[in-house]
Amino acid sequence: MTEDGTSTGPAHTGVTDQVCELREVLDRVGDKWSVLVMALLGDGPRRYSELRRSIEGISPRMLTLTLRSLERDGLVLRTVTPSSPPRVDYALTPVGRTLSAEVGGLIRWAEEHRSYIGRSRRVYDDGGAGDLPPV
Amino acid sequence: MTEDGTSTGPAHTGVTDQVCELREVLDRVGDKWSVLVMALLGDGPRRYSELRRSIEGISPRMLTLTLRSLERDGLVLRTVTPSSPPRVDYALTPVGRTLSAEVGGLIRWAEEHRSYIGRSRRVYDDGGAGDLPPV
DNA sequence: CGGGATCCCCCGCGATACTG
DNA sequence: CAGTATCGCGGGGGATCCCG
Repeated sequence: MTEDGTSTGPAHTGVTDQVCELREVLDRVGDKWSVLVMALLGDGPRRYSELRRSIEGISPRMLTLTLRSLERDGLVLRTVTPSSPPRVDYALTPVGRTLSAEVGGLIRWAEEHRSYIGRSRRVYDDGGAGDLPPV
Repeated sequence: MTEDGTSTGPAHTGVTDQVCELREVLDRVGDKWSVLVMALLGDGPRRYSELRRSIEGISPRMLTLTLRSLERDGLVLRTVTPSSPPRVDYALTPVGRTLSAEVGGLIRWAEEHRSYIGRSRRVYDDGGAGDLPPV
């Protein structure tokens, strides 16, 4: 698939072509709140106010924007119940769940390698003069 | 692990706790160029100027910043060869490859669901008045 | 060739106030 | 309760110039 055929890893099926598509997912998933919202919805449907209180730190504006964006992409389903106190529930769609699962892989990677990254940063920030500090 | 024990999906081992760690990975991977650089390096080591020409659109500033950041996290190895024309090679570290592989999962997800997302957006943007448009 | 320094612009995001 | 409208900032990232 690659131009030179140098198969050195599993993460390059077409390089720049796929990266273009990847950008969309990363933009989708890389913003500040989307993943957090999806993680919460992974435990089941939630109301707007539940999400708002659970996340604590998110502004109503950003919560709405995030939910709208996820709904637009077909990852979250919005259900309005027009009662005397209006009620709106949000839930992951099946496709939303598959993305959530995929992101789960990244979570596990983060757990596994967070200490490695932490160590790397310490070494790097230490100046680079002593690249073999005592444990 | 979850507070209520509602095991509804694979993507929530501790919800908010993990999301915190995930943020680091998403910040790492979510910026504009990191993944692209890693994808290129997935085909083998490259020189600075090779990367710069391959990516086309990246400024020297951003390429350097991206590479430095990846190097700091121990994901990319920088090798300086002090010759008459100075030469610097960059390559993925073993851990860098594992992240690259993990991201590969997202790429595949993107390929599989890009049309779904596209359709969802069309329907959503169409107004929401007719939510059952003819195929 | 491989970068650092500097300037500037854009927009993601937060805070606040108001509405159906 | 579930949002919408407006304002403002901070920083990510582009362009450009220069240096070892």
